[in-house]
Amino acid sequence: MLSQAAEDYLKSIYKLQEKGGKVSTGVLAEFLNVKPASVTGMIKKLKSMKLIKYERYHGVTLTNAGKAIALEVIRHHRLLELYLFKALGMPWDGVHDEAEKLEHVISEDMEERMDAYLGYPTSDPHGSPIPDKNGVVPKTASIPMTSLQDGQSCVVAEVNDSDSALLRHLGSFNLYPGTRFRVIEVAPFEGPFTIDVAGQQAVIGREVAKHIFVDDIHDT
Amino acid sequence: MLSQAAEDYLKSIYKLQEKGGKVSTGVLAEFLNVKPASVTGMIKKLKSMKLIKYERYHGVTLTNAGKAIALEVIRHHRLLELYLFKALGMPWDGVHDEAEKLEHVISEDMEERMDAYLGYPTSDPHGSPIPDKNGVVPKTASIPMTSLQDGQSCVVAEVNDSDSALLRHLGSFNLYPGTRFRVIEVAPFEGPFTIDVAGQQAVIGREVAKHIFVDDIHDT
DNA sequence: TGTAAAATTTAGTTATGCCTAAATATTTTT
DNA sequence: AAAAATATTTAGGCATAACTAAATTTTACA
Ligand SMILES: [Mn+2]
Ligand SMILES: [Mn+2]
Ligand SMILES: [Mn+2]
Ligand SMILES: [Mn+2]
Repeated sequence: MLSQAAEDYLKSIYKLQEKGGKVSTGVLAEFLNVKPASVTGMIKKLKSMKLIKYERYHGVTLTNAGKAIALEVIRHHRLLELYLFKALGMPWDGVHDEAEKLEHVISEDMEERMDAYLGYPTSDPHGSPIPDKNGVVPKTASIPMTSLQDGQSCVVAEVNDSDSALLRHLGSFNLYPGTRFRVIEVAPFEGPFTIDVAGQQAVIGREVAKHIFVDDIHDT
Repeated sequence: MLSQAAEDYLKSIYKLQEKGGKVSTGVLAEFLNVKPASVTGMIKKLKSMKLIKYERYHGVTLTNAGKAIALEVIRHHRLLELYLFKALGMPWDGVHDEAEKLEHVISEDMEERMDAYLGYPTSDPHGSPIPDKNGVVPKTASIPMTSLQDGQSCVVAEVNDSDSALLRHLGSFNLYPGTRFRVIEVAPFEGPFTIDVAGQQAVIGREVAKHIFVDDIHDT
């Protein structure tokens, strides 16, 4: 059995790799909140297990075996988030931390039971896709809210799940995945977005908007 | 935060202490499946944390602080077993292993949510009492099945939870907590018990009977 | 193209929690 | 009460996974 630490490394490499190909030691260290020297150590272990490809000073990428494990952990995480949300009524800003710990210890049987209970869902409470049993990730085609223009209407597709204060903030405007809103005004010089959510006006700063991804855009 | 290993030591000391006061290094080692030398090491750590009382060569007992942690872990374990059983439909012979891992990882919030979902239960699927939030253990007054006589009728109160093959065996006779049965015959010379469970006859060996505890005994 | 800055790796340390083998204390037996 | 058997502790190691400080490699830029 792989250690929790190793699983978290693989999961993190997967996520970082999505955005930019090879993953450097420094970026991974930053992401995992450890020192670069520690990352070098774990990288060697993962390489010896053939879970990553690695050349000194040149970053890492997952092998197929490593990717399969990463996706399994991500599947656990997202199923758990949705399960805790739906079955135990946990708030959407609380499920991430709980899932972060549980993801490494649940059995395949428990995974399957949650999946069945939830009706084989394809996304978690923050809109992130849940990989299926075979590691196939449902396609999502959302764009960053920051690229929206005045007058456009759209649906929240996905939000960053790891900052619970941000999630509470979004919750206060009812900005959950599936919620439609319309851009009233984008303030100039990289300014905030004024939006309309179900008749209520809200002002969303750039920094917040960066963590929101949207879908189904219409000009109005 | 206490390590998982330390939590398991405290839980084990609590359980062994229930039966026989002071807990010796060897008994604890046997129970935890580690070597006595490892136990000595952990004992020193737990003593330095003031969670146990200890004198070299003379065994350990829990302090109040240690007992509180032990009961908290046991509460997690038993709530989890019942939750997995009721909410996810896991078989009663599967919940122990799952709970053994989850017990160290769940938050107080999750504990409370499971407790509420289950309606503040007082016993787990194997009949063991669930300590309440304040560490108060519901009183149970069951006696070992091995002390039953011919013709006595009783109700299953509690069974040993950690041997899943044994649990499957008991399940095949419908011997769950709450099930009433009647002793038809106790074979002489420490022989097996022939019992009647809801009209069906079953033969239960001594070794199995040792792990069954009963209640509400009537002579018939 | 050489040097300075930045990133990464190596070397050496720490803490946890397990192990085996040897030493020591306790308990039982004679 | 001493010797033998049993239980426990100490001593020394190993694996994991972090850290700091120093050395090395890459990259950026003058
Ligand atoms: Mn998450
Ligand atoms: Mn994790
Ligand atoms: Mn159990
Ligand atoms: Mn445990």
